[in-house]
Amino acid sequence: MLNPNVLVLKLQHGVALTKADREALDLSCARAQRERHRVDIIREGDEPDAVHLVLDGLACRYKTLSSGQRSIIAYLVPGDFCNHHGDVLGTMDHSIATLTACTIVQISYKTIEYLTANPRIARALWWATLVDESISREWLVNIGRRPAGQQLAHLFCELLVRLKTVGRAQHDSYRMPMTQDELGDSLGISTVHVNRVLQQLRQDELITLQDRMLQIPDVKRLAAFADFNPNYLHLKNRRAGHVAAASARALQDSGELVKERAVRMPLP
Amino acid sequence: MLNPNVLVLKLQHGVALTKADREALDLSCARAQRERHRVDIIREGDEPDAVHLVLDGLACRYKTLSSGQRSIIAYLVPGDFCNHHGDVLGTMDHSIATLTACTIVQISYKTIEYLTANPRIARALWWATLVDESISREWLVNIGRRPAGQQLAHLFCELLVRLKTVGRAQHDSYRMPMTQDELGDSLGISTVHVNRVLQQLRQDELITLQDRMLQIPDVKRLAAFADFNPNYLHLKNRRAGHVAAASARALQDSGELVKERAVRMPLP
DNA sequence: CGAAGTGTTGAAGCAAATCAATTTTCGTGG
DNA sequence: CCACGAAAATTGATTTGCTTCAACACTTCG
Repeated sequence: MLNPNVLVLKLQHGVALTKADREALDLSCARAQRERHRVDIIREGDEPDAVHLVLDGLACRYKTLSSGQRSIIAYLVPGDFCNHHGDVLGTMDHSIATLTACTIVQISYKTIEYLTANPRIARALWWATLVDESISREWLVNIGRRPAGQQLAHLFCELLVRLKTVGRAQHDSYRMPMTQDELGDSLGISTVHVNRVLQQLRQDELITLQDRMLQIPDVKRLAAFADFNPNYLHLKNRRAGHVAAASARALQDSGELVKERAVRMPLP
Repeated sequence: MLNPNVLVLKLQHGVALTKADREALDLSCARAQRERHRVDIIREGDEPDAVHLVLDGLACRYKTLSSGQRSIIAYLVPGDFCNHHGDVLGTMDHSIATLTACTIVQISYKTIEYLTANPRIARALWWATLVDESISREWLVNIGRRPAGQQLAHLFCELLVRLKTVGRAQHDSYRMPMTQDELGDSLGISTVHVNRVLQQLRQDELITLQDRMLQIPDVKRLAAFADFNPNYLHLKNRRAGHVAAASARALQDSGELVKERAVRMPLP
């Protein structure tokens, strides 16, 4: 198990948790498994008998079209659930695969039931599900309406924020292990075009990309270029008290990004 | 209020409900309001103080880019919730607007709390949320990977199934009130292109479209063309006992469409 | 050291965007 | 009921972002 627990780190951005809550969540992540690079965790048509959670590494949701083409629907970073729907939906309508070696923990429905008897935890898991849905919606906008360069920039901004909330990114850089092929399958553009657009982003000094490390010289500038507004990630809890939270807040507070209204302060 | 209650009609496709459950849901839809054509129900940045539900008409979720462009993220048909997240997320990250005149009911958080004390209803609402998320994911695939003609065809298939489950479509046709402009904003393509692609679909006799009525001469053929597989709508409850359910089942059973595995039969 | 995977480059072609004009439909009030 | 204006649909011409195909270079690693 990892310390600090990424699930706790993440959920604290949605709901204020007590020490006991955190310990309960932490405990339920005890029996993690290591998964290899590029393997399916769950396949379309499966009926998983436990909730899977990514503790380390990068995974993705994807669907395969009848043409054989792959469409990557979401990235799963540490703290993200693979199948938060439990047994309500029955069969999976898509697959989950690792993109790097991953640490995955399976949490039985029994344990989930026990955890969600606690209303704060129930609310936190509900929050996590809703944020995932919100991310899908933002991806729809991204893919539907933005040109390739801005799509990539937007994705990079999103990952910066999401990885920071779980302590997996520095203030302006993080490890970005996806291949250009995988980026293309995420944004619905060809590998060749990903390559060319990345070069353009580098030439414009919006990013640097070396040895799989993505560095963003001027986060505000990249965010402005991508029309990135982190509201949709709903990181509203400022009391999380972790470095990650502070960084996320810094980004959120950075003038240009927040357009709508002040982020709500939770109860003391 | 409408008879039969569309919310009940819809939820029965996810979870088997008792007569008492149905009556409770029905009651909570009592005080509906009529909304005009093309008005915002909820705006980005709002913090709604009740859950809004569409009982009649067609609405959409949308986001506005900084360029002023609109991106339609979802269609809301009768039985769909505008803001199922309650107060967990706080501010709305997108807006909801009517596309036709609509009947909308507001259900207070108090009432939702009361309803979800019932585990079957809680599960049904959870199911509805998860299906919405699943639809977003399928839209991502659609927009990301399919050419315009198939995108439109896929959307038409989805709406046929969704409208049938709430008794708002005949076996092969329904009222399709969206303008070509709105269709374009949903799929990320220009109005002009929507127009040309629709003509092609008509010429290929995949659809007929007259006076806002969409008719599909051969549903299987259109579904095959669009690579449409209704699994992602998770309509698993075959006991709903309504005409709508029967039609949806017929489509689901139609050989080509179901690729994965049999739909799970609920308990008797 | 070789093989496989990943990244890079060039050339040609196409799906879709854009711009601009025209026709048709629809809503509304006279 | 018709006339009018606005909204929606349609068409043509031109441009472009992106795809496709193909070849090649670099990296990684057994």
